[in-house]
Amino acid sequence: MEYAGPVTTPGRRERKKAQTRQALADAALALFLDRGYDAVGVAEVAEAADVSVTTLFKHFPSKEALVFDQDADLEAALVAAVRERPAGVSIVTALRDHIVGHSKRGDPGLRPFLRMVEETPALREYQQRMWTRHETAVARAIAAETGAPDHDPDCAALARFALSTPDLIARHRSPRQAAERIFAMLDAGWAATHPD
Amino acid sequence: MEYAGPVTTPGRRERKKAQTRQALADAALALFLDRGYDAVGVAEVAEAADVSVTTLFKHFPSKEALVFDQDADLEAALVAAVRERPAGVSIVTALRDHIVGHSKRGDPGLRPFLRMVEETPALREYQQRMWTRHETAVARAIAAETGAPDHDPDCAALARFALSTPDLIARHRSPRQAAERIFAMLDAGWAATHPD
DNA sequence: CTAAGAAAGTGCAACCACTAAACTTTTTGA
DNA sequence: TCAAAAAGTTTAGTGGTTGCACTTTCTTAG
Repeated sequence: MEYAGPVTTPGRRERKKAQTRQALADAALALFLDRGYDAVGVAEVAEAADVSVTTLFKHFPSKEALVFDQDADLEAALVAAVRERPAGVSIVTALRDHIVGHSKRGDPGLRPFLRMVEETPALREYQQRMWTRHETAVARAIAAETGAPDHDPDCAALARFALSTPDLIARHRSPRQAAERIFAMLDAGWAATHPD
Repeated sequence: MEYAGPVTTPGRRERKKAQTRQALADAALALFLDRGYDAVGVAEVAEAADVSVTTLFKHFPSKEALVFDQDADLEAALVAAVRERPAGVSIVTALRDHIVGHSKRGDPGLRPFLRMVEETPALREYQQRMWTRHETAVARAIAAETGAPDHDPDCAALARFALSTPDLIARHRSPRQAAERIFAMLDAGWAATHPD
């Protein structure tokens, strides 16, 4: 028996799978940017990637998901940002830094991508849900950190508010500044009602 | 020419229209409560109201809209709550009172209705959007009251946060108490960053 | 009173995102 | 080499939603 890589074989299969998945995401992005999200049907995307529509939906749960190919470790990163924040940093500040760090990806060339998302209501809503989907996880992390009971309404509210900010600050020029003001408000409110 | 009512005639026609609209809403509610929202198709609702599917969509923009037949003056009421609050009442408090007043409709008999909404994801999302759709209007009202510039991020944030609370407190037993704590947090945050 | 004309309603056909079922092909692991 | 698992395909469908062409009904101006 020869050595076949770390414990579980990566496998030729998984590569193939990732390959078609990537082909789908690439084809979708190209088509969407070229002709607009709403003007392109899933059938065209599937055809461009040379797979059937059914296969497309085995890789992506919805048409919107074709656009946001990330999402995977988003929740884990958020929870980690709260739980493993450096000493002396408040929860609210930790959340702020993590979130503004996300929109800080200054890569030009994805400017048109952002424009498309902002101009397509379906995508904006999906993106917002992408954040708020992790609300309960973040709320739990906050509760654990502060010793509050699970399902504490304040923790849930803070999580919801913090996760709403990406959408709120996106439309603003100078999102950085908007984020700072909004989080300052959250920080003051949280500190006032939750003395450590 | 005989007197035909105030300036614009109500008209037999408008009555007919309102009538079919009501028939649709009633039929929809009955069917949904009986067999579940997802298990009833629009075709059945249309048939129960004895109209065509096309007509149904001339009265309601979507299937979800059949459930929330109100929505009309919601925005106006919100703006009024902010702008015409009694002297000495803060904006945050005014919003809180208006919102908790809304869920205070203790009419028993619509308990099953609320249960249905809570158990149907599509309806929950729609309901939340129903609130947040008025975000900009409320934000403008807040900006006008505080003298802040239009499109001020803080005002938008406060509006968004306040309008998120109905959904946040709905899942909690003792929504009243949850609302009070969450709004206390918002109040402290707003007051700290916006000294009058 | 009557001739537009607007608005309500109808029926049909289609579009689109999405899914279930049954089947073929490929890859894997032993 | 063999059997199971998983990727993929085909087909056919559901369900919400819209466009189009048409009829009916009410309103209103002349």
